[in-house]
Amino acid sequence: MTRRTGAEDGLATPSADPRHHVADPRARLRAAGLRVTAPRQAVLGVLGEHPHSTADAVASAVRRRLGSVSTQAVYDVLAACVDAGLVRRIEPAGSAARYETRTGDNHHHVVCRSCGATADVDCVVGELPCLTPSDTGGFVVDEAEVVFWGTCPSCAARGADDGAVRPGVRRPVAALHESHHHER
Amino acid sequence: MTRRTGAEDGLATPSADPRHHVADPRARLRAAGLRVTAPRQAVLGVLGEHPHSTADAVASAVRRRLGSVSTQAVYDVLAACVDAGLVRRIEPAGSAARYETRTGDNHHHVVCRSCGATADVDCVVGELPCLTPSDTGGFVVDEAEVVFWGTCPSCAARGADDGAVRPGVRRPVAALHESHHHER
DNA sequence: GCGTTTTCTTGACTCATTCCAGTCTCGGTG
DNA sequence: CACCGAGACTGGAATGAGTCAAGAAAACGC
Repeated sequence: MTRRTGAEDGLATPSADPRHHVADPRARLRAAGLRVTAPRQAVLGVLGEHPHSTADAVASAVRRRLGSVSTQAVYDVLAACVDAGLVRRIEPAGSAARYETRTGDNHHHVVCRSCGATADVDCVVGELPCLTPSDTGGFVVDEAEVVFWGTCPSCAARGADDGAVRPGVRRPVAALHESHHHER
Repeated sequence: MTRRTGAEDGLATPSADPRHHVADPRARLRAAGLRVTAPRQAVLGVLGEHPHSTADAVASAVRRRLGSVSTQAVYDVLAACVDAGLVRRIEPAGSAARYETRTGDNHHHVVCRSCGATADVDCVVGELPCLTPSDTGGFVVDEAEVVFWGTCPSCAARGADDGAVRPGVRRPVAALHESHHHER
């Protein structure tokens, strides 16, 4: 797959949500027991400003700040931060992995089918009976991941006319019909 | 990522669940307005017996039945069937896409962190208030996708001892702690 | 300042999936 | 029932996202 390119090619729209901003990268890194290096500070900074960015987008943004940084370094930094719990990694179907600094709460996401734009969705409302699977077939579940699919405001605006919802996103037909939400 | 290899390398364990079995591939294809070809019948047959298999696994299984079939053909068939609503495609983070013939109901899945084994989870119990995001930030949501992460029976059995939950599966730390299920 | 240990740079390489161009075949027609 | 054309399949090259590995370059504890 990986058709969806995203209007904003991986570099997510700047966010004003304070929950993403990384107050002091340096302190954060140190607290997590990680060495403080320029690439790491930059990565955290970038992710704070652009949550849900792809590794590639992060790399570009980081280079814009520091000059030159190897792609591998970015992957390493991201992996290290994910392991340390400073960064969360999400992998919406059909797009490259995206990263964000808002960790600790297991919030969910809405992803635009046509451009890939991603936004946070605070823990779903109400109780969570439905996040307790009925029968797990013996699996020991430790996490429930939820991804909402739809259309972002801007795509809805354009899309409404051009109608051509970007192809490559399979699942429309079926999905749009018997929508899971309503039926049971 | 894509570290998780899976004990059962993509070819899912045979399923007895009737909801996956494809009664008459030929009829199904015809009904969907698709041409009836050997590769297509074989793919549907294989998927009926091994739900949640990867494209690669499907290809091998199909070749075992028909002799030689190009990889491309398998991808084409899968895509055609997905478009026609005969097959559903799921993409658990960290593994190649998996396919299943149980469509129409938007059921969910449990995925084993260590071996990638996947099982169905019937529509979550109770009402679905929690599948109605609180604030979608303007997105028009048309589908809620849920993936449960955990450990499958066999891995739990082995794993308990060797302790070495296969690496590469990031998210453990945070996830295991403030588990979304309970809090909030 | 120094030595370790960890991180970064380079560059080759894998994997899943897609793109292309040519050949073959299903299935509606005459 | 032979024929034909749109729609499949074949083979091979190409992409995109990531990973592996070996050596150079920084961090940080002393």
